[in-house]
Amino acid sequence: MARQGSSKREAIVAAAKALLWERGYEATSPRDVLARSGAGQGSLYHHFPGKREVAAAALAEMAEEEIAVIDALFAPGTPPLDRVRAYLTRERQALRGCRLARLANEAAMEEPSLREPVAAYVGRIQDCLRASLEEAEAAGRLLPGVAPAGLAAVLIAVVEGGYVLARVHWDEAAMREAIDGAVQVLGAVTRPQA
Amino acid sequence: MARQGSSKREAIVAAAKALLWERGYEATSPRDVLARSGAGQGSLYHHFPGKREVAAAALAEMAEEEIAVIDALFAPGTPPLDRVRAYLTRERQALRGCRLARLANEAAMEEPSLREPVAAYVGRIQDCLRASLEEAEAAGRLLPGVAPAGLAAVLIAVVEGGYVLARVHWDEAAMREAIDGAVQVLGAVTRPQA
DNA sequence: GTCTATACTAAGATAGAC
DNA sequence: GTCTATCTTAGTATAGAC
Repeated sequence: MARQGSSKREAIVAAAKALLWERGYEATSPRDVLARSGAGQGSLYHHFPGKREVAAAALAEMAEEEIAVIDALFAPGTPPLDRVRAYLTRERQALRGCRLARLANEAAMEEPSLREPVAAYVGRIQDCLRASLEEAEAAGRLLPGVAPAGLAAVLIAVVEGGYVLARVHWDEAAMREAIDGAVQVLGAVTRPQA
Repeated sequence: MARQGSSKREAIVAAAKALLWERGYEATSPRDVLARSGAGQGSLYHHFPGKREVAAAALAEMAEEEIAVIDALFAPGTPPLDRVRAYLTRERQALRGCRLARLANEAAMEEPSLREPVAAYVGRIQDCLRASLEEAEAAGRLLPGVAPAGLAAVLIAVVEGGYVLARVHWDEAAMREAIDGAVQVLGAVTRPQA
């Protein structure tokens, strides 16, 4: 019910948001959340049935925040291919992993309440990419044989895969190389404004 | 030392290999490994100092196996761009995640003995892709402005990112779309054999 | 709504017999 | 080399006072 009030509920969710990004779901315990939030045992189990629901609330907030950032990035006003490039090259903390999709490989993804915010976030990015690329295609800027939907799928995959590369090589440059390559490929499959 | 003998050691490592793919590192306990392997407590701690070293041994074997598959895929004999396409379109169990890189977002990746097999695997793929693309470039098959190294980084990122997309959407098709897009993009930035 | 105290199970590792 | 028994701490949740 109440989305406001209860300072401890907010503190708990805020702590969960931080810990889910830092450590993921499995590796975050209710004790960790309580310690970081300054709340006592009772507060958590008063506001939530258990750990899963705390995480679901935290992920929902994170998705909402990040989707707002995406929507701002893709707002009309700049040319469509510039929006795509702006998304690709936005600043990222590669070694921390994607704030939401870092949970992709946890068993928690089989739980819809946890998976859905993550899916909504990456799905929204892919939708925005596709819409921009369709706009570019309509303006005759895409090489024939390059479908906007396929290219959008490639680009979101490159970004999420770039995080993976950075983590396994423990080197931000591994992600940069993939992103730079994607920008080059994007340039190769588009043509300058007529 | 001994790489042979001790049936229980092998059973323990085999069980760890299966569990690491299924559940990841954090979510796999020594008890799970013992239960699946049929070994007792003492066997594990006789052969290994602890959980981390079991996982390191398992990951080393997994990397060795998977690198052998990659090397076979990229063996000379077929034209370079066919090798690249064969890698992209090889059969995968998208929802299970990458056998090695599924660990990318675990805290365990800060441990070199666990990270290195994973990095060696994805690094080898990227090297094979780059070598094939350089060969294609030398044959004049790459569009100008497309660097082999950048394209190789894009393609490994698409595959690893494709696994992420499949998991978060809980849908194999999400990965297929990214892979199909990559094949199309590859077609668009190359030209038919002269 | 919030707290402390408590309970129960699992994680990870050790001890010591065979 | 392998086993069972044991130990210690953390994960997750409940009870009940304030």
